[in-house]
Amino acid sequence: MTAQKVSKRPTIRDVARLARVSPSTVSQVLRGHKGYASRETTERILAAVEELGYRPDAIAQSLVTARTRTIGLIISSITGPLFPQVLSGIEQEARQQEYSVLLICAKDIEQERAAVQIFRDKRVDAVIFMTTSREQPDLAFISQMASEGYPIVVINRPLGDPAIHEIVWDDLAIGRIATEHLIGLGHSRIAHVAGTLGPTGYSYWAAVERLAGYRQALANAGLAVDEQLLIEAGHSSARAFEATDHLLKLAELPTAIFAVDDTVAVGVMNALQRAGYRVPQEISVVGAGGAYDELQTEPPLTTVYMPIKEAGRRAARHVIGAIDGHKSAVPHREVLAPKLRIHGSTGPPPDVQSYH
Amino acid sequence: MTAQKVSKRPTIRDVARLARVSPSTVSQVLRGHKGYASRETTERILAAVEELGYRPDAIAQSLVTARTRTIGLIISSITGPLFPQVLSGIEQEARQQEYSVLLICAKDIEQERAAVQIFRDKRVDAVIFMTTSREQPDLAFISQMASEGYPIVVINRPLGDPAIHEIVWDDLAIGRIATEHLIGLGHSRIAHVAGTLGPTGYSYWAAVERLAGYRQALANAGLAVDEQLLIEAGHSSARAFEATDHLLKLAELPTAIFAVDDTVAVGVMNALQRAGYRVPQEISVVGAGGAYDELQTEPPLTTVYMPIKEAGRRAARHVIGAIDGHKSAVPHREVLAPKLRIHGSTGPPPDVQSYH
DNA sequence: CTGAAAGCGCTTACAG
DNA sequence: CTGAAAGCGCTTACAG
Repeated sequence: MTAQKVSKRPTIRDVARLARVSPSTVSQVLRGHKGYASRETTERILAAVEELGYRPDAIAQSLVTARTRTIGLIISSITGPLFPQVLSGIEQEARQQEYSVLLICAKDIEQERAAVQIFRDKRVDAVIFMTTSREQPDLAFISQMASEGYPIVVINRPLGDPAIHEIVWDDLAIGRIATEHLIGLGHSRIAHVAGTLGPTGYSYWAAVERLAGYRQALANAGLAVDEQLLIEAGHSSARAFEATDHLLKLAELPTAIFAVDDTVAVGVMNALQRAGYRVPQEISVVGAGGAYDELQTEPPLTTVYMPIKEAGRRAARHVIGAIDGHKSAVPHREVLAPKLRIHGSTGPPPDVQSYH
Repeated sequence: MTAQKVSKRPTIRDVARLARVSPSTVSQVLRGHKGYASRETTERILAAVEELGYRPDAIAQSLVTARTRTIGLIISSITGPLFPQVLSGIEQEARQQEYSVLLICAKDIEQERAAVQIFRDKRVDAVIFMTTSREQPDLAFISQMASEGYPIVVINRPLGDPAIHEIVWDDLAIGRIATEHLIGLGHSRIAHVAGTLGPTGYSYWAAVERLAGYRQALANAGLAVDEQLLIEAGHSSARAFEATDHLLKLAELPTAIFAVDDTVAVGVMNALQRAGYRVPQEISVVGAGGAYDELQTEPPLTTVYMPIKEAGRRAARHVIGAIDGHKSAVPHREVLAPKLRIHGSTGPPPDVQSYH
């Protein structure tokens, strides 16, 4: 009574029978291999394939070829801001090259290990890691995989293993570019609403680097860092909102704020608006990102853009190249350059006139 | 010179040899099957498994069991607002039940077909569709799969095939609840910034339903619909911004706006702010969503929440149940109820006093 | 309780 | 140019 398979899927034997040849010949024709079958045989086989609607069973193929045309992807958070763009890039490139992607979410090292085990069992051809935690200690299992010959790329997590391909954004440059933009506009009291900084426990590499870029830009311009203008806010709009409230209690306000990322920037702008400050007339705001196809703020946010989707595309391209044994696929570190996108949230400081 | 597999992965034969039994016995012990091996044999086998670090090859297993413990997921847009939450729910549930998810993005019917073909070839055990277009004509290939015995669930796309499980949000209720909330606050001039409406070509079911819910609520309250207060804005903040500007040019302004979703609501609020209107003192705004873990607006947005992640979880639960042949897995339509979440963006209309 | 045999659906040397 | 044989690594009746 219940639904069931109407007819079994045809196998290569069915095709062979119908075309009156052996399965080997069918296989060879379909793979386009060696002793090219005669034109006649080929046509008969193709006709049989067509007639039966035959498609090779990928599982059976994998068993013998030891290739699955599948890439494993391990990410730490699906709902995080970077993930959709990265996945989108990976999936797009993979699909184009006739690979598919198997996805597992892993929140910590233990889950990462488990994911890797599943990927090994399912015989993926390569794995891409996009996990942002900075725990370094136990990452040996990644190196281990690489040494076994698995193509691997790690996105946004500096491992430092020369055998593993890394794709990273230049976070130092992001901090520098954002800050230099503000300096260029004439600002000298520039606050930074930072991400989760170390060194205790969980930390984000990017946050530390962007802060360093901020300091570097100030130093280059001969400006001192006022530590009061430095505030940690994690990576949420809500905490950024509070952090900004804090900044606004200072005796001497900043004239510009560099927010560690766009999400944080939204919180900053909301706090400014709530407190009655006009952006950018009284206070400028610059973010960093590229996560959102569309992040609408009023005024539109000036931001340092990172090519996130491109990172995904390159990751897929690299592992596929490695699977296919391309020479170009030797592991190294790819650094993606950020780019300033100026919109309405930044402008000269209110007292810029007095400088002239 | 180049990296290569250090040692071949151990097979069931290696284990058998080491434990001095046959591969069949190893398999039976590992599966926990029938003629339970003697305690002694079992221990010897387990020890051998441990010593060699043996793990069964999932591909080989799949070939004989005709099960891959893999669910195929087809989505139309990775960067769309619903997707991350849905995927997160699916992946979480799947992982818990030891399934993995194979992901393919398909922008149109042709790509969907191709994706389905890949899934068939790779022998996924079930497929989940999360594709939002409303093209109905060619969806027969989905019914076809179902009739072949593939467990299938479709999220957010009313197919109307009783053989296919559907998970949908009650979009009509969303429109009704949002509007009733505003009516309850005393509003009578309520605008609606709608999504992409049909009937020409591409359209979103949800947008149409939410609009219907809006109309229904107004009708129930004995309020006439002022068609001037109805404006289509797609699903982007930017277009919502423009649409709102339009509304603000009306001779008689609305005192409240129901935005078809949260993204649109952001555009609406930005436009109001830009034009100098205070929310909610002068104009109230209500959205709908659940897409964002955190959507920060100032003031915080009142919204009709949809349990998006839950939809993903249920989709996975359903197909896995069906794969395992559970009786509970008969296809039907699951409707997820939305829930009003009141925050700061809605309040009584400015002239509410005059009603008393 | 344990093992030999067959088979899942392919591909790949190797003969002829 | 084509086919028989072996094998990929498992599981599943079936004997014993």
